[in-house]
Amino acid sequence: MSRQPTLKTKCAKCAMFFESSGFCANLTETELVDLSNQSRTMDLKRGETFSEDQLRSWPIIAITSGVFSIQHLLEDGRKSIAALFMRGDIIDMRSFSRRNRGQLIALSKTEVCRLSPAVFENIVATNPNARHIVWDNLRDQSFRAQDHAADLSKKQALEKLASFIFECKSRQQVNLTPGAVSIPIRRVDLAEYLGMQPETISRCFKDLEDRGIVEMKSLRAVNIKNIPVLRRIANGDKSASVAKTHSIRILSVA
Amino acid sequence: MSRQPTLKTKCAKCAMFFESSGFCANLTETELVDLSNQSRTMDLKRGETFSEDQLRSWPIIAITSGVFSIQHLLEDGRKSIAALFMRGDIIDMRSFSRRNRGQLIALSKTEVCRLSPAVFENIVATNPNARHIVWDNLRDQSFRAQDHAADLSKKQALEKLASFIFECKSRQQVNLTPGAVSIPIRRVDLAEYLGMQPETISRCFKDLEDRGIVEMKSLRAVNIKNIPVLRRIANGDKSASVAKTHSIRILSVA
DNA sequence: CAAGAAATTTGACCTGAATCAAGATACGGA
DNA sequence: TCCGTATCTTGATTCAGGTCAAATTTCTTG
Repeated sequence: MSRQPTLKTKCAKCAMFFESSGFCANLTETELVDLSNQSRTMDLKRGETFSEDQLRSWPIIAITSGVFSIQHLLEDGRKSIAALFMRGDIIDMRSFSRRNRGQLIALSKTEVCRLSPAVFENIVATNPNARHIVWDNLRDQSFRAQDHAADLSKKQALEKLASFIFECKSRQQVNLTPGAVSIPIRRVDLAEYLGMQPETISRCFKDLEDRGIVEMKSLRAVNIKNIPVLRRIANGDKSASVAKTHSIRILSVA
Repeated sequence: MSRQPTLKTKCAKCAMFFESSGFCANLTETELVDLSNQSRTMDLKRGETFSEDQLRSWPIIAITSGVFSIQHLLEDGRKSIAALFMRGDIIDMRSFSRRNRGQLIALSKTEVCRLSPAVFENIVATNPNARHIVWDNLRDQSFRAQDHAADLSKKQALEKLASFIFECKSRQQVNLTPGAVSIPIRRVDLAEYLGMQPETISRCFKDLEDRGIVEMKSLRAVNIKNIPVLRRIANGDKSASVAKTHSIRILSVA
């Protein structure tokens, strides 16, 4: 009985609850009611951020839908997006204190749930399933950030974009058509995430389209027409990246 | 009494044990003995890696000393180092399975302790202090990877190197002289970590030295002579980065 | 400790992506 | 639905850092 109001008002429609791998799906009824009562859901519009104060009192943020990010700012105004968070991610900012300045900012309409640190901590201490979910998620965030760093460090523009398309593909919930991928963020944000200029993003998309590898349905949706080639580009296979130039390079002469 | 052999043979000289923030320093005697008996220490030389098999059976690796890394390989041989691990870091590869190919590789002489997953899991479930240490460490790895990604995405070569010098400074255990920083990895590895060529690394170090900002004691040791300016360069302040060129740019004309 | 191998530095040159500018498109609010 | 503004695209040009080659220094190992 006590579960009803909680479910009806807040949690019932939330992915963290109705997806079996979601954190809240793995709680006992008591835990869920407790967590729900002490937590606050919130809708953010694109561009909205959390203030320092809000983060101090509510450092644990579960993403229900939309795209959230950590944005870093350089002295002269250059920005970069250090990480993307989507549904199911739990961001734990409890030790963010003296870190490099980076702020949480929504890249699209986003629903989040700010979890009570006390209740969260208690659940993690006592509920092994819930602990594993959070732990796996954090580890996943860490691996994702490392993969992203590796992409940024040695890949060329086209290769980074190809990787990003696959990253979107693997993280989107449903796959209607095999090659259909939704790009959930704007070009400018994509540019900041991949460490390039919006102009370059645009040119790379055009290049992929001209070569028949992808088809742009709209700014937010692409259809991969040749998955293997796109994969090879993403993996840094130079023989897949060329062919756009008309020069033929003689590889070896006996 | 039962503690003696463990301490004498393996743990006594280990940073994870004698540093108060180390994981093993926060275990009960029983836990420590248990973990120690089920775990395996190991010395690696520069360039040595763990095989897939080793990782499968020993996925949890605590770094005692030296520098460890995750290296990614592209199709055409380009390499990049996605993350650096040093003393106190605990690498949990339990869900590394289908990830982007990346391998663990030692960048210097390294001592590690391969922890028994079963005992580790049990300790994390029952010992809150130990759990917090591991949790904080993983979160820190995640933030570090994100910061690194942000550095790679929008910083110029000189700025990335300046950031790296500070990263080394903040992670080294003792600070003999205020500006003394040890660079624990080779130039080639540094290049792979920062996403640039060894030649460029070399030129950037030379540039910083020519301008009197740092002094190279050896390949592995620098002395920062002007911390504020180096900091400004690391933060992307363009007014600190210029001055090496002889051209004067007129910023605004009324 | 010396010889050989590997890593680093330096110089000359070149290219991929940044920058600047302007036009086309898409989006959000009334 | 329409209008004003923000975002995105396209073209022309520039430059930071990559590439190649060769000299020098620093490890490694017997």
